Amino acid sequence: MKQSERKKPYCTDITWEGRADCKHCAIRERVLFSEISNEDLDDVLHTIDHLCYPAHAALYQLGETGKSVFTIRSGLVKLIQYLPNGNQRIVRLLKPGSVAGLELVVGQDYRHTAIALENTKVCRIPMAAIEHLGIDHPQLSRQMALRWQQSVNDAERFITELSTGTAESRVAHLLLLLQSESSKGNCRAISREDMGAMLGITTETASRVMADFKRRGITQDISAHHCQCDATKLHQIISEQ
Amino acid sequence: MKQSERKKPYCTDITWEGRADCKHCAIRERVLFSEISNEDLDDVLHTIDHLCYPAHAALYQLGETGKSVFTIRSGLVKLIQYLPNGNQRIVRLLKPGSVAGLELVVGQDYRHTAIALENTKVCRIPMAAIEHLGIDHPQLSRQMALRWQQSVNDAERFITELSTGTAESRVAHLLLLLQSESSKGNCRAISREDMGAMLGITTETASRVMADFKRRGITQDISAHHCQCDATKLHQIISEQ
DNA sequence: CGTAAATTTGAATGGATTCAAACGTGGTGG
DNA sequence: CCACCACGTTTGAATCCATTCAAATTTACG
Repeated sequence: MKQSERKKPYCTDITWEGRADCKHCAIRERVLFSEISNEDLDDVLHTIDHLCYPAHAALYQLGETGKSVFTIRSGLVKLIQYLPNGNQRIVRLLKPGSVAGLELVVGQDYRHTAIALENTKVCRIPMAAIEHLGIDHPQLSRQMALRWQQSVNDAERFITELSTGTAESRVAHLLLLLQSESSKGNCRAISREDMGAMLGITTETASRVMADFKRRGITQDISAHHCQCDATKLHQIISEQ
Repeated sequence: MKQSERKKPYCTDITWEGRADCKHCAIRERVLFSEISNEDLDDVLHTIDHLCYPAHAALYQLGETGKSVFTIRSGLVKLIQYLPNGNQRIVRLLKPGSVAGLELVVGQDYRHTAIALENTKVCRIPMAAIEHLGIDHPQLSRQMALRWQQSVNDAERFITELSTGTAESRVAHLLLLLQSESSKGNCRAISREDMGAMLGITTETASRVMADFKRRGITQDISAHHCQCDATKLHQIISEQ
């Protein structure tokens, strides 16, 4: 487990960035309320907070009886579950537009611990707002249906691409996934430990594969938090095993 | 790949068991229409078929632009996706009460090939029926939400329990899962090939572990299609690695 | 600048895969 | 009804890959 997470399991550096302004939200068309009219939103707008979590901060913890779902506006969040031996396994990555905590809508407690991998801005939506709007807004139901299906698709991608095949192939899949979520050709750098937890391999193996990729010229560091990958070569590695 | 599936990819032995009789359905309280009143159901009842698929028959194929979702009434269905190398990976198991093909509701094509593992009875519900009811039935939305969340939970269980750890531990998890779906202490027997496809291991490894479990007295065959497992010993195996 | 954390690398071990062969079993046709 | 064949399962031996444990090196941060 990461020292940073052990030291401050409940990060207190979360900043409140104001009330949400859904009407003028830059990514409004990609979030949960995209089909709700401005008038209807007025009822609940004052309950929605706009927050910014630093890297390693937890949005919520496994088993908490939570009261809010979260829309990711920018950044990256990992959802982790724990194995019987205490190790952690990352079961999903949330990117801008994704929703965290949808399980609350069907009455379950949070099923994961959600931790920001980098500076992450979110909208925190109280369940009361969802319930209030949900009653006469089939559009909201439809938007939630889309997120649920997306969650299923994402989870299955973790199974077929990130938990199957050799370590090399899994890392290649992961880099392509990270790349596709970034605007340009470069993909954000992930710690070796998180890589391992996502791919079901050890930190050392993740490190070995990444170091090898760098030597072979398949990846190269752009900055501290970004690297560039040769997608063609990655696809080649995937298909030849 | 199984010979049986290669020989008859589109099994024709599917039997039509009559129109659905949701009003008197034995598992009504567990299926999609559980909260819809009998009167409202009348509109669409005549479009819902009750079918029986033999083992190895496909409910639908990956990529098909389907027109129906399926409720599993009895039996067991595997959802498979294909790897770049042509191998298959089972990403979910559907049991009575589960729904297959929910992705159609949000406009996607079938994302898996769905194949019956044993004699399986289903209700085939045309999308038109869902759309017709959906308009003014938030209860249906809620039921679908429950299935979506269940799909996410199931997929994540495949990640943390069935795709993580040693082969022994994965097989132990699988046996416990199969056992929990069966009424009594016995769990249905699964082919070694399907085990491998579910656990991300080879058929031979699955066979070795199962043979070893039998020798150690952890499992024992009841009939051709059922075996009995010592849950305590299985939990022990899981926790000690 | 110094310390703690993260990454990289090495060597030995262990576990899973591969390829091959033997075995058991259910179904088919002679 | 029995013999045979195809298919699934089991087993063996060699190889390969990932893990483990340890140490060295680099990076990040106060």
